[in-house]
Amino acid sequence: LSNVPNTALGKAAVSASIPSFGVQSTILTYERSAPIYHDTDSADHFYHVQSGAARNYALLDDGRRRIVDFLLPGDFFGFDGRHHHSFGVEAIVRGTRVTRYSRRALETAANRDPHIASELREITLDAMSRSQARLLILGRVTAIEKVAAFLIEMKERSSDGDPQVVTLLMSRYDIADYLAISVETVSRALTELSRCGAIEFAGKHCVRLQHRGSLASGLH
Amino acid sequence: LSNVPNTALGKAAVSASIPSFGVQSTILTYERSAPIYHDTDSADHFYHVQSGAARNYALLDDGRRRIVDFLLPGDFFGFDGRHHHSFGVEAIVRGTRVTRYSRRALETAANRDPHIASELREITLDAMSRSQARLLILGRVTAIEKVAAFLIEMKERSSDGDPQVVTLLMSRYDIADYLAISVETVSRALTELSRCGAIEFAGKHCVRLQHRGSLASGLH
DNA sequence: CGTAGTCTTGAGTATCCTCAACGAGGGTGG
DNA sequence: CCACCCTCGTTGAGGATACTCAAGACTACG
Repeated sequence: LSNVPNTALGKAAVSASIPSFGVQSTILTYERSAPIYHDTDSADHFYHVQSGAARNYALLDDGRRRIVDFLLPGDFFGFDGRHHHSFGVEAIVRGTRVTRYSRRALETAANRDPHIASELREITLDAMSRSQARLLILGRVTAIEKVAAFLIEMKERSSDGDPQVVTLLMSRYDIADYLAISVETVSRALTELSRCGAIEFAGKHCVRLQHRGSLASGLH
Repeated sequence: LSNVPNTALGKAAVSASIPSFGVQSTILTYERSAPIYHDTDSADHFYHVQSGAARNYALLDDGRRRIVDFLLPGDFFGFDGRHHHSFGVEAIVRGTRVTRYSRRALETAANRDPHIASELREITLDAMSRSQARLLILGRVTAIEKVAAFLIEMKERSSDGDPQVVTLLMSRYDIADYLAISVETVSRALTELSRCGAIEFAGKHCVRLQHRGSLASGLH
């Protein structure tokens, strides 16, 4: 039914105690497609991506999967509000490292230290920003526009050196579930963008953005 | 080009000083389609809808409008993160009342009182929740599914008495820009839902939801 | 009562989805 | 080391859906 090809494995955990936020934290390492959390234990923790990447997804009633967010190094996650759908977060690449904080401890720390509280607000605002950006991408009309906007978003969120090259850690299936279009359409859009010179492939997951302007405008 | 039929008028302002959050606040009243704020002055204030309704929209590069959020009584807005697109908030109905707080004053109040800080976090989480919900609606496939999900969302967010009746304060054009589909498609979807008995109209903007289950599942 | 905005419906076209097939990599086990 | 399997990615054909253009009815408001 759904675009969920999984090699699902367990996680390899390495514990540590690092003083950020002045709160106990644990560093965890995950295999490819390993679950980081599920809606069952969502309320307890708060996470920070160190390296690798992860996907935040929701399972719809009919069994389809929707990716709600890609988590890249530097991103925080774990405050997804109250929703009705089943959801979770999985690592995308092998060796994804995540710092985990206790939500309760963080709350009390925030109540003690206004600076931490302010930092928390800032972090939540980042998540809002991502959500808004995604909303506008999904609001685009054609598949080519969506894919082009996606590439630009990923480039802007990545911290790569080359300002034109972006590495897509996720599969085409993930992109499809993120943009709410079919895998085939993602593939066709990328081919089309490549054919007309807007992008250039240096491997299936490495893209050079050629004409940022024409990409942004949707090419038409 | 865009779905922006406007009667645009100025605002009728009534000032007051109400102690909520322990912070100076102003109550403002707006005409239909009157701007509440624009991206130029976004960073200064923080708002709370008292009555009526408003739309948070973004203008895309090509001139199209996307509605990013509907603001209903009880909703807070004004923390929309940093984005690149031009955006703003307008009242939808005549006489929409909004409480406005100074962002800076609120920040200092939060730094002084952990309880206020906590409350602020809660409010931001609500906004996140709305954003997430919208994301899943947009991720739906068919127009009928989107419209049905929209009706349910509006019902759940409204505080109306009758648990089956929902009043749509916004125009079909607004709904179209919210769901990223054309006005005609919105109209056709509503007609179809009505035809097959999932909803019943008691006026163009007043809908009775008949079979919540079949609505949620998208009818197919 | 007229006008501007709103809502609905129709016809034709473009886009995307589904089903299907095939090729390319990566990992595992013989 | 090679064969195999599984996932991933791409491409094609046909059908379903939504968009655009167009016209007409309804509504609110001055």
